[in-house]
Amino acid sequence: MKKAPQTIATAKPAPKPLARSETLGDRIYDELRKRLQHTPLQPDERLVDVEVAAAYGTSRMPARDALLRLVNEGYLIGTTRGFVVPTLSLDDVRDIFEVRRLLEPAAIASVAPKVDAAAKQELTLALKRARQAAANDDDEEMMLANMAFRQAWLSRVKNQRLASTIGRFVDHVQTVRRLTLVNRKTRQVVVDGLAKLHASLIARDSARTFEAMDRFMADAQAAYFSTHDAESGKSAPIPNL
Amino acid sequence: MKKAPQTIATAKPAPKPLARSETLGDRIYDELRKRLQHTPLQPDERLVDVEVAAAYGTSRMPARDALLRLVNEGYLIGTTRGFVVPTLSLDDVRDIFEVRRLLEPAAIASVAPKVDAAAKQELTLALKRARQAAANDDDEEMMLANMAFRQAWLSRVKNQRLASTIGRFVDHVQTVRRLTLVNRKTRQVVVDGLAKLHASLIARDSARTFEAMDRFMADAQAAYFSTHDAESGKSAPIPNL
DNA sequence: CGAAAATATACTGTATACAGTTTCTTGATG
DNA sequence: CATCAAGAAACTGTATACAGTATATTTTCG
Repeated sequence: MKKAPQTIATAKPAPKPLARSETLGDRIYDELRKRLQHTPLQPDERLVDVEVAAAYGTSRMPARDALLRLVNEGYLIGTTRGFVVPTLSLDDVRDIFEVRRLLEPAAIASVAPKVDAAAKQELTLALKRARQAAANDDDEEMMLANMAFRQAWLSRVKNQRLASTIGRFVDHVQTVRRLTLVNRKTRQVVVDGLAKLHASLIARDSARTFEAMDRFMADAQAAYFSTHDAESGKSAPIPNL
Repeated sequence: MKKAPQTIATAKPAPKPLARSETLGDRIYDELRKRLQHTPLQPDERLVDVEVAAAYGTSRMPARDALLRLVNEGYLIGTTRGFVVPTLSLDDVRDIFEVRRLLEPAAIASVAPKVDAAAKQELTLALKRARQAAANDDDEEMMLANMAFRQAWLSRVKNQRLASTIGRFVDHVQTVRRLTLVNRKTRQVVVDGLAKLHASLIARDSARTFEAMDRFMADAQAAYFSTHDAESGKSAPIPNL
């Protein structure tokens, strides 16, 4: 569209323009995403740009930017009447699990050799929380422990593109995951999976960690589809609650 | 932010608002992305919202939406002085190849059992083009044939999320890929790879297709890093040309 | 003539206003 | 009392205007 001036004769070492600093839209995006990760919207709840704007004390524009970005990343869908949380069909969930299963074993295996004291502590704490939560039948705490464990290894994946891709897909099924953790048997599957991952990570054994995650994902997926089938005969879309 | 009216008593079956139809921003985004896929920007070339807007006969806003979306997806980066193409470091390229290598073998293997006459024709034609291009030392045509071949199978991957993730990562290295195809030996590697993929796809052999793609990716990656090292001793960022 | 300061320019980010469209509400009509 | 039509309301999409900031240019001074 536009050529930079580019003084041909002088061949300057590129006066590179600075990357933009954080805008209002970015800030709103960050906070909104965190909020959606923590407490998802009800299926009948709507996000409206003018209200988001008011909440952050800005005009509609930055709010709109943030909302459109969330739409672009699959956290929301835009309708003529506001922004709502997408409703995932069974096939959608299957698709997401499929991608995750391709990425996560390799990703977590890549951090195994680099598990240090700090990582070990985080992982151990998260596992402990999960065990406790399972003992108390506390699904909310279970979910938090699960997230903490994942955060502990995912934040140490060196390949940022890999890490953020995984993070996004996890977020998309996180809401439906919550549903599966209500089931006691599922909670046990999760605790077992985390325990095996924990052990192999502490041992810094990449191959075993890969294997453990692959199994974990398969079990989690199976658990999800079985509990869903059991819960109700409907094979209709799952409300993303 | 806002509760839907939700007449509690009546329990209506959800009056669901319609999904938004295509906006000007969407249209600009589509065309701009296609253009970037086909002919990437020079490293010193800038996209400026007001000019994009003028080119499409709209105001700055839709152009801005499109540009920000491209930034969000990694096609561009926003600076204080316009939107430019990102400069990929060697590590960036490595990261992208790593993710692709996790996804593409599984993805292409998933289409193998479903290769029909139309698919066969597309794949065969693309392979033919690639052979011809290799014979003529035509790197531009080589790249196009390579894209056509990929398009032939990628468009048949049922898991849309998987397909679009792959597509995005491919686009990001496409520009640097062009660089490697200048080398004659690399072109031969590509033709060989495509030929093997073609054979196993036509045979509808998933396992062999998976294997062929895994090898292909490894070879391509190796070829890239070797030609790059050879081309110039600099380990500095590669201009995304 | 060269370097530093002052000014101008060219962008993006934000705000506000308006237009278009879909949903909701109300009222009329059988 | 139900159904349909007309109007109002509630959104998003787009346009325009203004503000802020980084870069480019000019000017000033040694």
